[in-house]
Amino acid sequence: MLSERRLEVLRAIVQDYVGTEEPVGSKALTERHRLGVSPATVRNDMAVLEEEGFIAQPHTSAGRIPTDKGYRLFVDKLAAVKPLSGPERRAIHSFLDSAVDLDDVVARTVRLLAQLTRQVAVVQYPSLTRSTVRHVELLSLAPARLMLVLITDTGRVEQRMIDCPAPFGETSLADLRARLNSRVVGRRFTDVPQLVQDLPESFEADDRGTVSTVLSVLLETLVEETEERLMIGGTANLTRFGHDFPLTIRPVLEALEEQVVLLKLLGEAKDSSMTVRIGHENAHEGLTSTSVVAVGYGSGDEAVAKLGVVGPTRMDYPGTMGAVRAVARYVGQILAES
Amino acid sequence: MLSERRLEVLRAIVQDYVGTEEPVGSKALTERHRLGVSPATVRNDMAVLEEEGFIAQPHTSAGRIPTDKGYRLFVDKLAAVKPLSGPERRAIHSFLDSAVDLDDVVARTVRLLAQLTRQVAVVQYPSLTRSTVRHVELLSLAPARLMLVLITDTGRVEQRMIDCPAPFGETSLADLRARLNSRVVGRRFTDVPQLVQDLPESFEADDRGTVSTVLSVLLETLVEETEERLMIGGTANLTRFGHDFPLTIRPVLEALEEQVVLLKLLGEAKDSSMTVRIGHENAHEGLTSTSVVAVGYGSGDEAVAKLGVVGPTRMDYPGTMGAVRAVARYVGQILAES
DNA sequence: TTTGGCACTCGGACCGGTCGAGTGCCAGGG
DNA sequence: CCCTGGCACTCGACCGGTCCGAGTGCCAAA
Repeated sequence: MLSERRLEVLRAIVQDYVGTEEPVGSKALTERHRLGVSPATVRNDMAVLEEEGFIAQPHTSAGRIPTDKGYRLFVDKLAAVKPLSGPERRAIHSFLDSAVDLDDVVARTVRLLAQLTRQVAVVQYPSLTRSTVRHVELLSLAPARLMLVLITDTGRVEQRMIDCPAPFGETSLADLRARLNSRVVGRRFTDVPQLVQDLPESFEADDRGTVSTVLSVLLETLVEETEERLMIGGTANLTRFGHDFPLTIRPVLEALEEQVVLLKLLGEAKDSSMTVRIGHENAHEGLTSTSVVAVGYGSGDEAVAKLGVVGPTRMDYPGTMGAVRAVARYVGQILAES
Repeated sequence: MLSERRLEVLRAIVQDYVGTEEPVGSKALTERHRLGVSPATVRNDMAVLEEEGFIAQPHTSAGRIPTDKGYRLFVDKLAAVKPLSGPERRAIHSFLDSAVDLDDVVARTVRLLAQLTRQVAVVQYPSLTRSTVRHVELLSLAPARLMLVLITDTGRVEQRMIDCPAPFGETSLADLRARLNSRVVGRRFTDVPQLVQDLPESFEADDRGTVSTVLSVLLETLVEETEERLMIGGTANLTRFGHDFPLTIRPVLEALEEQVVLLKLLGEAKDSSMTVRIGHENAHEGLTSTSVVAVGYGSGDEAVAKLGVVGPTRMDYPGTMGAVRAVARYVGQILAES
């Protein structure tokens, strides 16, 4: 459709605009890039690009800036994901290697992403629904009070208090604990409900009520905690975008406080393949001049959660995508090892 | 020192400036407040107040704005903490009452504070050092791998993986678990080290290594996790302060990401009494035009953690202090009940 | 001690002119 | 047919000057 050279012009416009934050004109373009043609030619190409909706001018007789559609084309066809430099890789490794537990991994990942991309980083905790059970523990805190502790293969721990309908003996407790674990350890959370549904029947009448209660709390935990947790960081990077400031930053900060919104943003990403949402594609008012770069990560082949960055549509896509991908991969490795 | 009327003038200046965000002049003052004197008199008073360092003018022939010292005087002598309105109180109660666990309480508290004060809210999780032990649990995940779970009276749960030097039998494990709990349950975290130091001796030689390891992890957890956790919210409120924007907001966002800095800010507050740090009193560059209002809260008489808000020195101190105090009290009640 | 008057200052808004980057269009040349 | 150089035009940014008004400090009088 568009000639090779016109694509080249678009690429040049995107690169220059991302670098300078100023509308870029035909003359400046020919000076900074070896396009091999004169400004006049570039002007014609620009006119075509504008006609097609890839670029626009803020006001008459100013340079052009890419539209969302322009960025989209750039990301899809023109941009190669930029691999990180050696030192950057090493920094990732050494920084993440010293994490001590899951919280720490997530916290470090957020900081890392924010620093590498100089943007706002968002990391989702490994999701329960795609995890498997490592261990279920029942503690007796009081005669009729138990605590349920659930440990996932990704190291996440959830706990719940349980008030029992009747006192529950230590032997019954040990029995339940053992049977529960033998059935669910190593299984996926989604499979747990059917695996345990007949458990109460195998207990004596006195204990059935309590066993049922425990199981219902367990299942409730699985469902409730599917509502995923997030960690964000690097919000100070929002201030790097000058002029039209409060207008831009405000809705972004608000969106960042709404977990629901964030989860939706990340969630739209297809499993494990990198997703880039540009400007209006986000379909959340306030984020219309914002792009989201997200990717799934996981301890095995399958993605257990997502991470990504949020930044202005005018961002360094190749670099950002490279950083996001690299971090996601290494976090996956870390999780697999632990 | 300062006459009654001059104090009144200062109060009027602070109130007007907080409301309008604009330097306030003598004429406007006499119009808005019934001071009973003419602008000229007010001018004289202002000259004195400026001489004493309570107010300043941004440029010659502009109105006056309060200095940090002026705000300090206002807070100490002139401002009455403004109690919340009935509906506000009810809102607090109903919003916090529906919290389901500690995380939820903290999360809701942050949102509440941010909404009430329209500023950035910071809530510290109940501190471990002032908590007591509700339960210690040891789980055997693998022959030589244990998990330590620590439950506090405030409902906080910490867990740690332990790699044992040698396999540890179930009976030994049960034994250790029982002895550990009998010694530390109900005791303060700070007392735990001496309560358990002689435990290894009472075990057989084979197990002593493991017991020591477990204890060292336990103690480590107590120390490490004394490094307290925080939750913040309402950062979008930072955008409410117009003009000199990026310069102001940037360092604040940066500081908010540094837990250490925040903890220091809250930490400076004396136990349970409300503390207000104004501008330069914060002694952290970047927060010099920022004030911190903090107060301790706790389930009993004693404060187990702090909460507060961070905002511009130009803030509504009476209202903010009222909201902070009210929220802290009610959170304390909630914790005491649970 | 308060008050009204007065001269002075200074920042902000407004206005008009200039400058330059950038555009669109067109005619000529490979 | 496409590229190129030229040309007229547009429009925002910048600069300097003027005006206005809010606010001040000082002073003499009540």
